[in-house]
Amino acid sequence: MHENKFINIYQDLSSKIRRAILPAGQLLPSENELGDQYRASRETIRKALALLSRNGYIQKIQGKGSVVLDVSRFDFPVSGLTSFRELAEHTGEQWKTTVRQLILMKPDKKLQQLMNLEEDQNLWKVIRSRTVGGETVILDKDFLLLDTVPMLTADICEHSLYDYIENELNLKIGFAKKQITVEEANEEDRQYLTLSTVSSVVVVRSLVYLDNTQLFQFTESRHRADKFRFVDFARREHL
Amino acid sequence: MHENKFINIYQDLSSKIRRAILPAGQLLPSENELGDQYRASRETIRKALALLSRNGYIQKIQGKGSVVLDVSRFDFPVSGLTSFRELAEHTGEQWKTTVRQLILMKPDKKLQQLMNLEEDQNLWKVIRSRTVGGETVILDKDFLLLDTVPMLTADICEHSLYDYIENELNLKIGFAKKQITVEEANEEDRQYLTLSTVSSVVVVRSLVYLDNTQLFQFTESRHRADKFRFVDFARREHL
DNA sequence: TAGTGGTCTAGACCACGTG
DNA sequence: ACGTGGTCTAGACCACTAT
Repeated sequence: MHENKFINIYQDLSSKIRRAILPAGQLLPSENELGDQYRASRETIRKALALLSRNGYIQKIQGKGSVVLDVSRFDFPVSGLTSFRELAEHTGEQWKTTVRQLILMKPDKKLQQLMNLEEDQNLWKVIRSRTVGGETVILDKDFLLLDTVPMLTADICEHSLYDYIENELNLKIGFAKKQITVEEANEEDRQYLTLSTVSSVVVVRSLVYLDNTQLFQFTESRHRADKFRFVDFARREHL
Repeated sequence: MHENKFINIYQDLSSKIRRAILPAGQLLPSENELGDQYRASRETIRKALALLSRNGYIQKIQGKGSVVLDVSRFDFPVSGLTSFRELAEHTGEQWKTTVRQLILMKPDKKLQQLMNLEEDQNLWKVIRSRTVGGETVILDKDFLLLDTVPMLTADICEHSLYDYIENELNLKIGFAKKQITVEEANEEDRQYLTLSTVSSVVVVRSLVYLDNTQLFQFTESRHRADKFRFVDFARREHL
């Protein structure tokens, strides 16, 4: 049970939509009815509905109501800063993470510029590969500020870095800027990834910031191109 | 001037941030101050700030204020259903659109399933290529329901399909489900695109829905892999 | 302690769709 | 005419940050 009313309402409704208790195509109860049901004011209901709308659960139609959308064969969206482990758990596949390197280093020129660092600031460098069905298809290179992450072990990196950062270190991640491109596989890719005939990789580069706007991580996630898939739900902004 | 107060406030503030009148790192005036300045209630200000936050302009910090983020070298996000023409106008580059095919057709099995169609429903099929700097790097294949788009000409397709749909036909686009993958170039790609040594293409497939939840378009946008770039701003959802 | 953002409320008026 | 969602308001209380 969450402390916020509108999030509880969101979770209740979204769960009912996912389990088709509220089937696609049908109208949700009106905002006033929902207000009575959940004993909440209309604005609070509207906050919950806004979340449902943003995440593709409903479409609001003025004068009519909120239509439940078909959310059934919705592949997971990679959007929203979801970590590798959360994705793996979501799909239920058997993944394995291998830590290839874990060292403390000073940033080179490129990283200094990219992350806006002094040349003597220490960084954790973590290289991990992700294996599924005997094939290694993802290579993750992470660079984390020692100032924000004072301690790091191979065990943590193998388990879940984000779990550790959010729940152990109690840091709150705020947002990330991401960029996706396709590139030719390089030396390192050939070393770690199962490439066979595939020669290109999808590279997702992210700058990750904390709640207080401080940059603390740069990640380069390299996916074997044929195993990459990005799913998105996008609303049209009418500004 | 928009009719909605919170959108006006959003546009005013975002423009001031983009022009660095409100420089990155600085705090916005408090919500109460903004309420006085814009003669709006606090909740209205908060709606404007929520928009700024979602679009990467600010980071709100409880007990402190709203920090202006660095939005300077923010490449345009492809998110948000932006059409080719809007992107081209945004970057200011000289693009050229060529209509390769414009026909009426019945859907094949694949399209029937994908778009949930009857086999006798008529579709517009539009194939367009996009050229920049002498190289043709994007191939767009669109399928539109004749029921929703009764008339279509090569001229319209060359100019802007979305302009026509939204402003002439007065249809409102609601949302889209997108999927991005990387594939080997096929016959058609080699026919229309300038591929030289590149052999893979990034394929963006979208199902586009109207405001009233009706599906009306399927689009397959094929990009020469080395010319593709997807930029995203993602917030961490703490539910 | 004072000021900030986060949540919630009750009520008002408007715009839109349906009968 | 009625019910729907869309906007806006004024006010309350809480949680957090600063000092």
